[in-house]
Amino acid sequence: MNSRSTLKNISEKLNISISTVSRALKNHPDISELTKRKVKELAELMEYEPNSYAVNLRTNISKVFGLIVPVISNLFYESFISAVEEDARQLGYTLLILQSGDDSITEIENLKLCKQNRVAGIFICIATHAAHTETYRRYIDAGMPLVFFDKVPDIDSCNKVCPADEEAATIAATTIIKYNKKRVLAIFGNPDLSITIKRIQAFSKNFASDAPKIPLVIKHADSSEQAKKIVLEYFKTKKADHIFCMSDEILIGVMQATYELGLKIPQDVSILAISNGFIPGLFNPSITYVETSGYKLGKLAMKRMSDHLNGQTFSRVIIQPSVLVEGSSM
Amino acid sequence: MNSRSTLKNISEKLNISISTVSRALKNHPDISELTKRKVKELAELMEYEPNSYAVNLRTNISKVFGLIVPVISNLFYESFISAVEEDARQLGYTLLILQSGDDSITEIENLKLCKQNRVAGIFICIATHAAHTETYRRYIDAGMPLVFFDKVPDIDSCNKVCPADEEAATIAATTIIKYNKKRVLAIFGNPDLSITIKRIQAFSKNFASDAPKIPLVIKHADSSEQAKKIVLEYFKTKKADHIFCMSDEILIGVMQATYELGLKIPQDVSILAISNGFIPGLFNPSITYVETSGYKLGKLAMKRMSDHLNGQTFSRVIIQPSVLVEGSSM
DNA sequence: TATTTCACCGGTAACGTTTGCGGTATCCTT
DNA sequence: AAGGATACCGCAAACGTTACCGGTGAAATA
Repeated sequence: MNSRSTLKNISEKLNISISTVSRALKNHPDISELTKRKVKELAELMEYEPNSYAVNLRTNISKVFGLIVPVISNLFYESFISAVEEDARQLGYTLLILQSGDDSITEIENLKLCKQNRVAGIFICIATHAAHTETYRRYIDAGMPLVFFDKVPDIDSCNKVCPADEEAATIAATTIIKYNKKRVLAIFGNPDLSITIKRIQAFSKNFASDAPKIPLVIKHADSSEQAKKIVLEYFKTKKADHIFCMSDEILIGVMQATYELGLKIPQDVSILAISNGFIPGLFNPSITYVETSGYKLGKLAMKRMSDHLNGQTFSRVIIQPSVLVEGSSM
Repeated sequence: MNSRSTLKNISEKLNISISTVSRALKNHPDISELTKRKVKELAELMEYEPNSYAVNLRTNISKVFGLIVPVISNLFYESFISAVEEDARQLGYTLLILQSGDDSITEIENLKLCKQNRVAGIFICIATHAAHTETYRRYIDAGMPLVFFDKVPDIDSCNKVCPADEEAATIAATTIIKYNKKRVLAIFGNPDLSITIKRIQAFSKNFASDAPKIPLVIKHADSSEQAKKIVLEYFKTKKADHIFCMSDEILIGVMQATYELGLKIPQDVSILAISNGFIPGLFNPSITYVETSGYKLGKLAMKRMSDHLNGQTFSRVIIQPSVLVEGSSM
């Protein structure tokens, strides 16, 4: 786009200096109303839009946030992004969105891209097997406002905004116990993730203390297909009266399995999930779930970011509380 | 982030000129291997990343695409974005993602933001009631590579990448007719959208010619809730042996209604949808649908964009063919 | 020895913008 | 009438990069 409308261009047409044009457009008190009017009119006519590259280079103030996520096409991240975009717009920022494909190399490349683009700050959900602790540290130490969300690294002094992993698992466990379930099959995600570990721990701990006699079978699934397979396999030999699903992905696979097995919910088996909130409502009966809202998390993350930008540069860990949303699957 | 690592900085530490540093980092043949090595090592050490604002200002070559979408949090757009991001990364581009909230004012603001950021091109899905024909024209005439997708304006000479709206509706209609359905309830989206109009026309036309005796009831729904209500209302007095759903949103509402009415699928009522492909698979039985893939559309849009950037600046309309994906709902 | 070739490197202008500082009229004060 | 205050505007430097146009020494050629 050969944007031939610059301050220089306007100034020449009006026979005034570049600085005057610049100031006129910014309503600087030094400029007369007459000049301001003329400048603004011409600028409008010429469809002038300030070159943000030049502005940024000069002022060193970027109005762009970087946002790195394993995949965009995911209900949770999608709603997170949506929330952040809304608030960013309010503050006059735009979003540079990058997906790492859950790959740790790409993740680093993305961080570099953010640095090249001199973003004002970065929101990042780290990849499954990424633990570039030193890399993250360097960015933080260099003064880059960094807000980790959802999947966060094991660094103490950094900004983290997370769903209440333990709490969610605790709510789930107590709910299941309350409903008096006797044979529980619990399917969690990737066992390497700290989020998985935390949830398993809290989940198990609750069962151990409140219902020590209940046999707890814990499995791991990386995808819907795996989750489905696990249930099908399990029901070949044993029965469960409850299936717990750590994520939407798992829930979907589990539901497919119940279809195949012809299980009635909640009569034959009850189900409870941890979810963003969209998927559970699609089923019949609707699935009871512990909500971990991407949208709400996005709002929190943005809050933390702007606080950081406003000088509260100390690190903080913010936990978004979980809440049980009752469906009819228990 | 006070990135104090610039070409100047490196050059001073090495007692060579800025130009030499610049060239060394770019493997310019004029620079000796020794110098190159020293420069690269120091650059690595200082974590040098070129300031893209300066680069862009100087070269006038932007490596950013703008992407405007009504909402991010939507299965179709989300997969579209995902596809575009993948390809953009390959080409060394990043994405500036903006959502208009389906609001025509915000849409214009977003276009301005793209212009300010001197993006290399814009992907845009216009808002429902936005018909800024003149505005779009101005951008095109100014030489901005513009690729409209999904919801496109009524302009002749511009790049459009769309799902095959008519074809999808035609496939849907012929399938329904083939299954010998006698009382069809068809629920479409917002009647103001050209996409809706086109689909209704093709759908009706097929019924008129191939099955003129079949009564066709056409309704409109803007949301899942409305779709659900429509079905519930309709079944109070009449019966249908088939429900057609123009979108995922409508499908979801319709399924809720079938739950509530206790309708067996496909025995009591058969269902067919036009969909991105994720939602239909969640139900039991899985829903037969005509696929309009956001992901594939994204790939096509990116193809068109890069062709445009490579000189094929003539306008083109690209239609992504539809394909029937058989579930068990017919 | 004089001249050409070649390998390397530096100076400089430009991209579009912002901003501190200084300048010139004009008007008001005494 | 001389001085100062006021209103308005321009100059120039700087942000970090790139690329054109040179220039310098040393080696190769004549």
